[in-house]
Amino acid sequence: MKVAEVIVDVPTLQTNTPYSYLLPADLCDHAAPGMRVVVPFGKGDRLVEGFIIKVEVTSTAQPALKMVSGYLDEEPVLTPELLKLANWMAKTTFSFQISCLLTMLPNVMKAKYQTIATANQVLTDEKLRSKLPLQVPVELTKVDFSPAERRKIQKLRQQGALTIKYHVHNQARAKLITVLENQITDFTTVASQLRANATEQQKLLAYLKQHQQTRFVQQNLVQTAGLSRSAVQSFVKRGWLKKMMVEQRRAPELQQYVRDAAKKLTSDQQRAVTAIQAAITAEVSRPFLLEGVTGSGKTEVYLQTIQRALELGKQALMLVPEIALTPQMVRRVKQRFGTQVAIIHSGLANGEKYDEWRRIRNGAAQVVVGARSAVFAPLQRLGIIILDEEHDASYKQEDNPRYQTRSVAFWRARYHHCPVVLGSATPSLESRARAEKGRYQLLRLPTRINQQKLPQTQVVDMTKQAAAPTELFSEPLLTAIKEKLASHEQIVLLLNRRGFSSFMLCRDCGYVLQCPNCDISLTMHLDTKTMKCHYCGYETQIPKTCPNCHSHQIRYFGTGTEKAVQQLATLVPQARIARMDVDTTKKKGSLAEILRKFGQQQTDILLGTQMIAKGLDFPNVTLVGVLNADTGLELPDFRASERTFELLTQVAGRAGRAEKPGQVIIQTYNPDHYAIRYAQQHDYESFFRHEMRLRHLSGYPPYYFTVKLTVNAPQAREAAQLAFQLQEELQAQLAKTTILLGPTPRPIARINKRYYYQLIIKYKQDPKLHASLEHIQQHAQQISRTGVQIAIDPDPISFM
DNA sequence: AGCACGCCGACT
DNA sequence: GTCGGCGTGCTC
Repeated sequence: MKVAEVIVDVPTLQTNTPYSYLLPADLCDHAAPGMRVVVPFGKGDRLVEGFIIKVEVTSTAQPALKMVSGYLDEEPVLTPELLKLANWMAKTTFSFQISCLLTMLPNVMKAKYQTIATANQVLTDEKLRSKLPLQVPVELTKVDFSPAERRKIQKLRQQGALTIKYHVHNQARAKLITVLENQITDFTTVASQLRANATEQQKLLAYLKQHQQTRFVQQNLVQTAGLSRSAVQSFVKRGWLKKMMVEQRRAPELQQYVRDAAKKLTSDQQRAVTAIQAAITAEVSRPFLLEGVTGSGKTEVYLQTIQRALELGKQALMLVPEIALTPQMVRRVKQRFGTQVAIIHSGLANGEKYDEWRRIRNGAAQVVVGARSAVFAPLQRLGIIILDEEHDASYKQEDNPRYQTRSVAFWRARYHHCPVVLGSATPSLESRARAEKGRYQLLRLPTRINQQKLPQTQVVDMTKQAAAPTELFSEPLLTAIKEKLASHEQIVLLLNRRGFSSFMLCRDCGYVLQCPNCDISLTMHLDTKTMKCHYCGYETQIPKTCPNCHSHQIRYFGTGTEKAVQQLATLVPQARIARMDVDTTKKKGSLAEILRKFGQQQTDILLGTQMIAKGLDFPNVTLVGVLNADTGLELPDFRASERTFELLTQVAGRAGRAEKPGQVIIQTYNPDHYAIRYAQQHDYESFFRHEMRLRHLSGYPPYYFTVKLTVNAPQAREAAQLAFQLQEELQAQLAKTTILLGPTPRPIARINKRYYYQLIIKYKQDPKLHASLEHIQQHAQQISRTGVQIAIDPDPISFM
């Protein structure tokens, strides 16, 4: 007798444990850990998706176990490694095992559920009868039922008046196309067997004879070549064509990539490549920190180390922030490694993602490039893991399971005995500090390739541009823009705020239009002609009069990308300007289109939010302007300076990447701020020292580890009460050296009609912390029915 | 999550 | 009596 241990798709703490199921005799040999199954669960034996994590043979008669009702996969979708990883992740991120297992797979592999009720007899209750007519299957989730009605339905089910059927749908399907294989060897014999009036069949035969290949896609024959479907059918019937279903990739390689050989390395690059290659060969899980200024050729280092892994028959995983996954980046990798590359990014449709994933799973892809979730790519012979832009905030998942990609990468590297390379021009303080301590091996690329200098950077003090404080473009910046336009060079402008105006103010009564669901002002968007909330998505008409006092004296303040583009267009009417932000790149393919036009110099100026700071590599860009360097500095977060320094350095790096020298102009109201000063001087090292001193003084990471606890509830008082209660409990349990901050309301205290309070735990070492947090997790489960939620976020990316 | 059970006040 | 609301407990 074989028994499977199954983790079921019921995300609660009580069910966060394996359940045992009997395996049906006919499918016994088939079952293996990592396969998805359908199992009956709970009182009504409703069907849920589950993952087999173990298969055991037992001779002893088990207490009445239920039976696995079906398989969703032919082969295991998760490897033993990933099953283990899920377990570790669940523990360290305080999330459910099932959530971890499901995040490792493409979205389509989460099953869809359906509950269908059919009335077996005419129901007596009038209302219920209209909703559930006799013998008509009704999907219960699609119809509104009151709690009382739901209860009645259950009762009727027990009485047999009504049948309930559960369905689990596997959405993951390979796309199949019909392919016809030519079986004809002797065309003349076949021709003789065709009747003279079978013109369509004769056409088909002629076509087959004319085309040398043996396999034809049916759709091509019928639609492109204009042959008749019935003629094809007759051929299949007579055995001249063999029909078969073939899996097809949904995002086929449309572009042919010209293979590109390894480039010659600088001595610094060579040193880095040698060190990393040695670790790959020696199969040691050593972490490297590759600190290289923008344009120093980190990518070439990645490519050549990947090359070594491939030569040794191993595989490579390269992670990049989503916004750095530009067509340019993809091209470079594909030019080097061709069709053995799989790319996973958010631009792919679900089906396309699934196909890419399967290419990895079945071993067709040896190199995987992708954003955060690609860290779970089912590669089985990892030789190297690369995290480009390792400091990037998007590596931390912001909802459950709140994993840090970097930590997952290290876990996998230990499992595979392979090195991890963290690359950045501005490493996170955590990583840089570890390199200092010797826990990571530091590799430096201090100069740009081709001896190109880092761009000249000028800081413009906006407080001294007093003429009109609302003016967005200072004199020096405007002059530089005009110069570059005149010499047909391109410009990148950063304004880290989208929309047209960031708030509406009534000058008569002082009213500011706010989101009804959140404690934040609404942003005006001119392209949609609405006021939008950037937190919950609420939208409303732009008011013509003050909603409070009906005065006409309403004004809009704060400048976003939309307004900046408009102003710029009047200042330099000859320029062709493109805006790049969330609003203009939401549509599939629109980002690629904006970049393509800019690359072909059909636009002169690219103005956008922080998404323009990463990965763009256009040789003709010689000027980068930062319209307002202060937006990030104002945030109440301990990482505000680090984020600002990063952003300025990254965006400055877009200028002067080829022969022409670059120029950077930073406009700010805080010209003496150290983050801005050091960014101006391209001095990461000094910034690092300065910021480390501050972190040391105030006790923040990397000197302390942190956990963020967030409580939210529909009522502010409930949230506050619980937050204070948690604070007291933790105070009593935790070590004396552990510091608790708060509880405080979140900087934006209300989002989507819920109030948020948070509590920060700072610790160096606290053996009791994990148990305390597990206890809080249990408590959270118990109170979840009352609508109060607790989120535990280990190593939060921000305190906001 | 979803289902059942038990307890309790309210109502034809 | 029993209907409907609500809190609690269990799911191989």
